Amino acid sequence: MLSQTGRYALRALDYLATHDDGGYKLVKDISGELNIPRQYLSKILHTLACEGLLHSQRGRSGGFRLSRPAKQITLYEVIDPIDHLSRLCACIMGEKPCGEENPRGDDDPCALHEMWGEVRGKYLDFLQKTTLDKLSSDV
Amino acid sequence: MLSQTGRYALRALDYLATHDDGGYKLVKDISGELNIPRQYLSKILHTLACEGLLHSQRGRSGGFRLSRPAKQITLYEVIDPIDHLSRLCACIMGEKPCGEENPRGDDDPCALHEMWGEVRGKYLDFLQKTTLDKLSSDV
DNA sequence: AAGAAAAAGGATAAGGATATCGTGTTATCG
DNA sequence: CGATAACACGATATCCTTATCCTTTTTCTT
Repeated sequence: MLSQTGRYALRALDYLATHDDGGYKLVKDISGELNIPRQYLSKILHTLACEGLLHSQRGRSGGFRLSRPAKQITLYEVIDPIDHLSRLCACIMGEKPCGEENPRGDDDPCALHEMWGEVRGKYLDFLQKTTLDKLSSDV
Repeated sequence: MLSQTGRYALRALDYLATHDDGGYKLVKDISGELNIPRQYLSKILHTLACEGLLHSQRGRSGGFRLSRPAKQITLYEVIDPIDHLSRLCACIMGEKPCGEENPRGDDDPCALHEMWGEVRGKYLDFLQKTTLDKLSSDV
């Protein structure tokens, strides 16, 4: 449902959010702290930087930082470039996309369309409504 | 969320359910009808036969059939041997399982534990409460 | 300017999911 | 019995995710 890579991304951005002091954080430090393979995390953060969620800075005193306040970044924005959430739109019975407008490809709605859509919807809704700052907020 | 293999399994068993006449159905026919790779489908059905969901019969006039009425087979039973649903129990924030009794590995519950559990629960619930015969029932 | 520190980025590998192929085994039919 | 038709099953192939390694590029510090 959520890929390993997506999990890494969430944890790293959570780190950036909770340690946000305006400066750049090193991949080395994040990966050490969170126990995520360093070079791999580097690629993940690079991807998110390309998406505009992060700023990266090369050279000494460089690193990564959030490009917006954590409160303005949704989990959806983090996960989508990694997990390609639109693929989730496939019908549970397969083959063709079975979206709201296009159940089973034409007007032959899969019997489980509604229930399945509800489950999927709950997940996507959750990702879209939850912002990064919520990840570490104490209950 | 649901693997391609799991989708194939659901569709094939739906076929068996709707064409149930007490006899055995050929992999060749199912794969042809549903456009699923023949040898691959054969392995999937074999797996489900080992689980006891299907009976298989070798030789002439052999094939596969449901070992129980479709009404008594849940989607969970079909999907679990393929997708290993227990793995879904991992916490959204990663690393350690974050089950009901064991949030974040000890008594430090992940902030999203409840919401995530709700999404996951809805999916598993859906699989457990829905039986095979519902797949093709007309609305 | 030189050296050091950091991300960028290409090449490659490991592993699992998704298949494909060929052969073995079993059952039926003539 | 012998041919044929079906699943069983091990070996192999392909692709994607998940990494790892190494070199290049950029930037800061001295």
